[in-house]
Amino acid sequence: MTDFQDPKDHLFALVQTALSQVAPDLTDVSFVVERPKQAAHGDYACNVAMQLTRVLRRNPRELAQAVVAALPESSLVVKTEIAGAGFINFFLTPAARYQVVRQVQQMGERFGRCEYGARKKVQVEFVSANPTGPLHVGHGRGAAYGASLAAVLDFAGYKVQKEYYVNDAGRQMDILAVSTWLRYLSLFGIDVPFPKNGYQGDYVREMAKQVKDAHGDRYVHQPWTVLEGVPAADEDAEGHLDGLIANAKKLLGDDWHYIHNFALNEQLGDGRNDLAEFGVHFDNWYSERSLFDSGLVERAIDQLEVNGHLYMQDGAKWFRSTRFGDEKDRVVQRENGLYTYFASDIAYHQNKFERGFHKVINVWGADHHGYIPRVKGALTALNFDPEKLDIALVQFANLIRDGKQVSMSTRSGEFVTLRELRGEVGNDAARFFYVLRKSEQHLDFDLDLAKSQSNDNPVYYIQYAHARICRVLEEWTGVASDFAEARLELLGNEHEAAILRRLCDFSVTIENAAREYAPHVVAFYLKDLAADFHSYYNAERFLVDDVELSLARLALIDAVRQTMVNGLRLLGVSAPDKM
RNA sequence: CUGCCCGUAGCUCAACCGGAUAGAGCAACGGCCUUCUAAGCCGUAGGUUACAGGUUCGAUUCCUGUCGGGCAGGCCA
Repeated sequence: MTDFQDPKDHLFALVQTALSQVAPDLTDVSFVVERPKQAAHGDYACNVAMQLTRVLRRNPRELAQAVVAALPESSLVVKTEIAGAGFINFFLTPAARYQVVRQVQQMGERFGRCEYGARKKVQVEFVSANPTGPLHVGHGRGAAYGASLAAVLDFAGYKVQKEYYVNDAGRQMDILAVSTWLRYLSLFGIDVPFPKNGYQGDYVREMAKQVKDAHGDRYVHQPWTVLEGVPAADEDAEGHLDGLIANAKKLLGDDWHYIHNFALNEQLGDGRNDLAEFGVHFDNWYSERSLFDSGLVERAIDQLEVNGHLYMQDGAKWFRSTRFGDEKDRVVQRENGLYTYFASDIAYHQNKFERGFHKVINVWGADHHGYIPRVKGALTALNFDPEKLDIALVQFANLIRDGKQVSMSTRSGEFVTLRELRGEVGNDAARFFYVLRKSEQHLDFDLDLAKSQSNDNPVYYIQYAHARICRVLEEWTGVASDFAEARLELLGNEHEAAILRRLCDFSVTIENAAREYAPHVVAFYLKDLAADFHSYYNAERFLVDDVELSLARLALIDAVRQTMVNGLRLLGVSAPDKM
């Protein structure tokens, strides 16, 4: 069985060998072998001569001559030429060009996998939305990006763990619980004015109704007790809310935990289902509360204390993050003795690092960027290498309806949920739209455009190519095993050459996507591959009288089909047989 | 005020850790279905890569500055 080697890697090795002869003393010359933009410049080009020029101060074309002269013989290379400023252009044999089809045939759904990640453990933490209401379209982008990124990293040879950090310990959860309780009270005609900064959504009323159905009037208390000692809402809105929470805890006792946990589990379960339907799955759900229960928060803060990075001021305990480049120091324990969110986050990241990942990747909304220095600072203070933490910032998705931006706030209840979006445009379009641009680019999600099932939607373009291939193969009377006999040397026209090149670039694309944390390059690759195919489809017929030629072409488009399946799977998009 | 991200065709975006003549889609114009799916293809037109410097053999890419847009800067999460 032939062992396939990527021509690019092969050429790289050839050049390295030649380089060791031309400049034996130079060990760290960086150069690349890559696809030239123009086919006339060969199958691959190498810039090694220009790189050498920098060090040796010699004419690049002369250096290129020397490198070419020192190149070992290769059965894959037909000829080399020196062009432009000193590029070495390689022209491959037909066999070298079409071997990729054999590779696809043998690898099947594993085609495109590479060893770039060397089985190193990485963690991707994403979404991690507060379980205080339905996921909205902003979360959707993080979900689609994180899931695709994780899939790409896995395909590139990493061992990937996908994690969701559950913020189940904070004030936001208390607000949700008290909101649910107030709606519950109103079901009994007990009218406590609902605070503006409570959770307004209908799902809160839903939960209230469920509590009533299950437990009747068990949690009913009179309005004056609910409001006792609570600051007026119009004077101190936050204090008002905190007062309501305090009274709820006092009046309900242990029952408070029931309502709190009920609301938490309802929302968490809802989010989990929503994400699962979206094709987004997690390996681990990590509870913030467990950090407190197990003493990890205390331990992390103690460790910082021992390492001499904390001090007291105004009754609060501060972390001296300015020592690590943060713009100001941060409170980890408040005057009232409660730990801040930052404190549990320190413990969480300490725990992540202790789990032994080569890389820890956090997918965050871009509005959290100011948070990076303090987290990295805390890791440094705990004697970890902050370089192991990568933050992938994802810009928010603006929602556009009727040409106007829709405001999105969970509390206002006016958001469009991820579930609604999926229902309107479908999972495939949603997943694809979300990753179609670089994560750090703003995304205007035009609902009207996405909803209109027009041909503007690029996902159809790719799926259509796949469906067309399936249709052709359906018409064909042979079986897949026949492809092994295909005479691929018959593939010679420019469309076929373009597709062979494209197929060969798939693994490089995966590598780039993994290195840059950029699943969008896979999306663009698939668009290009689909374009190559559609063009071919219109120029040639596959089911022709010449049986040999027909078989070769079918083998080629079957390889395209497989590559599309593999690529679409990374993006969480289906590959339908017919449309 | 300070920090981070962004600025590429009329619009929405690409451009492989710096490479040769910066590419697609939409919109505009002109063609292609008696054939394996026209949700497709072919062609025309569209650019001082915001601006000014710098580094380099070579800059959309790296650095500095200016302008413009977005987002952050809590003992909230």
